[in-house]
Order: sequence, then C-alpha cells, then structure tokens
Amino acid sequence: MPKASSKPILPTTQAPPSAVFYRAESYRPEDSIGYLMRIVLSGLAHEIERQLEPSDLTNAQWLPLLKLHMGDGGTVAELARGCKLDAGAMTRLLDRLEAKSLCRRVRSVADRRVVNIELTDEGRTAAVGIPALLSGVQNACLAGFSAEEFETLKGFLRRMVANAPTKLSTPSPLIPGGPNEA
Amino acid sequence: MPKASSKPILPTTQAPPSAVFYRAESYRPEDSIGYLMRIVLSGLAHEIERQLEPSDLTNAQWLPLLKLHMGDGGTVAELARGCKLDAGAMTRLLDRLEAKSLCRRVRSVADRRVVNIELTDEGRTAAVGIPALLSGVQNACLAGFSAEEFETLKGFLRRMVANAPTKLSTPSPLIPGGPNEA
DNA sequence: TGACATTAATTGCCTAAGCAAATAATATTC
DNA sequence: GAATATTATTTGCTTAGGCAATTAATGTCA
Repeated sequence: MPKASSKPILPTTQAPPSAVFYRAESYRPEDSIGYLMRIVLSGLAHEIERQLEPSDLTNAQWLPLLKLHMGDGGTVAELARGCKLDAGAMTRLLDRLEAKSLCRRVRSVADRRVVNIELTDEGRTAAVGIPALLSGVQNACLAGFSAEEFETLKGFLRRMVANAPTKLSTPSPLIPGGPNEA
Repeated sequence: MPKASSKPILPTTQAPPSAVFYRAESYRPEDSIGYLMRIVLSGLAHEIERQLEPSDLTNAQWLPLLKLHMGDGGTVAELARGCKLDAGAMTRLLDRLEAKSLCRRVRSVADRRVVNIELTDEGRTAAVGIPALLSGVQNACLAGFSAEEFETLKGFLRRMVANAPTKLSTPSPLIPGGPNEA
C-alpha cells in the first residue's frame, strides 16, 4: 500500500517574512484574503456567465474571443499565452468555439505548423458586446467605492501580483530576460 | 443547425450604477480587478499546491480536510456547503481523499441517509500543517503591506463580497428577504 | 396509514484545465 | 546537406466542478 501522507507538512519558510498577518494558531479560512478573493471572483464569474447566456458563451470562452477581436493573438499558442492556458486546453476550447461557428481554423501558409484563428461574423457579433458586459459587472462589484479607493485597491492587487512567485503571474513583464515587449 | 450567437449581448443594466470605473470603449482586460484577482489567486494556488506536494494533497483537497479537522462539518452535505461545492463534486473529492486513506465514510445510524466523514490518523497528520502553510503563503503574498493596508484591503474585499449578486457569496445568511445592498 | 414531499448521497454527462506524449514542420549546427 | 533541436498543435489521461436524474431514507399531512 502506497500510504499517502505519513509525514507532516514542512513549513518551508521561503519568502521575505516581512509581514506576519496570519498565524497558524489563530488561522480562520474566512478571514483570509484568498478565501475573500475566491468568493468575489466566483460571484463575478457567475454573474458574467448569467449575462452571457443569450450569446451562448461561457465564462471560459469570452477571453479568447475578446483577444481575437482586439487583434491580440491570432494563433493557438498566442491565445494560450494571452489567456494563461495550456496549449491543449486552448485547442479544446477552440474546438468548442468552432463547433458554435464563432471562429474557424486556417492553416498558415508561411509556417505550416501554426494554425491561424479567425473570427466568423457570428464571432464578431458576440465579441463586440463583451467589454460593456465586463464593465457593467465589475462596476456593480465596486458599487460604493470612491475613485480613490478604486485606485488604492488596484494598487494593492498589483503589489500582490508582484509578490507572487513569478509563476503564472504575468507572461514575461518583470522576469530576468526582459520587460514586457510581447 | 442551431447557430450559436446571432444576437449581440444585451447591456442588461442591472445594479446600482453608482460607480463607473470601467467603460466599454476603453476597456482593457489587464486593468480589470477580475483579471488582477485571478492572477493573484492562481499564484496563491500554485504556491500552495507546490508546498502541499510532500503531503500528497491538492489545492482542492485541503479545505475539506481542514474543515473536518476543525470539526466544521462532518457529512457530505455539510462539507459541500462549507466548501461551496456541488454535492456531487464533494462525493468524488471524498472518493479521492478516501482512496488516499485520509478519511473514511461511516454510515450514520441515527439517519441512515447521511454518511459521516471521519479523518484517519494520516488525515489528521496531513491536516495539522495546513494552517501554517496557508498563513505562510498568504503572508508572503502580502509582503510589504502595512497592518493598516492589510485591514483596508480586507475591508475592500468584504465590500465587494457584499456587492456580489447574492449568489454563492455566502451560504444563506441574507437571501430570503432580499439583497443586502442599500 | 398511505400518498406525497423533502433530504442525503451517488452517478452520469458536460465543460474545463494541467501534464505528458506524439506528430509535424521549421531552425540550427556541424 | 543531414542529424539534431526547437516549436506548434493535437490527443490521451487525470483532477475538478456544475447540473440533472436516480435511489434510499425520512418527514408531512390528510
């Protein structure tokens, strides 16, 4: 028998322990920023999906569609990078978009490895409404916030992104090699 | 052929439009709080999963294990509610925990419909380290924050939770009467 | 008591995302 | 120029979550 977890979890003290806001002895999940952000995000996702219903899009599908519409990536690999998804996941996501006639695959002639993704007319129609939808949902989420609080919040979030273990955080921006040239 | 999305998305103006921080014309995904929170959360999840590796737990599995350890829910339905998961998802999650000998199912004698979930010794061993792990990861995420900024951030998040469309946000507290917002 | 409703848990079917391997096309290097 | 490396895409396997239907046990009520 493989026996799963015989040894306890190591503390692994890894990052600058500058701040000590949470302690094991008094830890309560519902006070944690992870828990709170999870609830906010799932609420946003739920509402976005609800409003997307008439256009037959899911919460996972609007981002690649929007990227395509903004001209920000036109191949599987570019879209996967832009949406921070696995290439395989993007392939299957595009399968579903293609099945709904929202986009089509066109094999590149310049480099026959790449597949260019093009929006269909239906795809364009579905895409144009997305920014308004996202704006509305997020504005509703920020009801009661002042402009200053909004800026403060974004600053906090950006600082947390910067603290993230340089993993999946941003495609390339602040990594050794070079800043965001994309 | 059903033809997916012939009609554009309706604005659906739904909530108090008190704040207008995002506009369709100038919408940029990477400035949105949803995008930023998604990056922070996925960074947290990634690091948690990395540190959970030696204990053979996944990011989806530590919460029910912790709930069980804290005595916060001992049946499938209670755990599903506490983790804001579908009952079916919880059943299968427990299948995987049970396969790793971290918990076991015990049919209740008082009400033979319910299944009581009990931690095994291995499950308890795996659970005790979780609060320290979560505290460490989230403290690292908050590196550079002052105590006051930390409180401000939590306040912002709680206000966004309250603004969420009373869906999935909190299990039941304020649903029957109506929305909690002013 | 007996028909009906409710609840708990499970299962099947779907979307979804990660990882690894396979395949095909292009680059690089000797 | 041929062997090798790299890149783009796809596919199989896994965990994961939502929704709907099913089954079993318990409550309700006329």
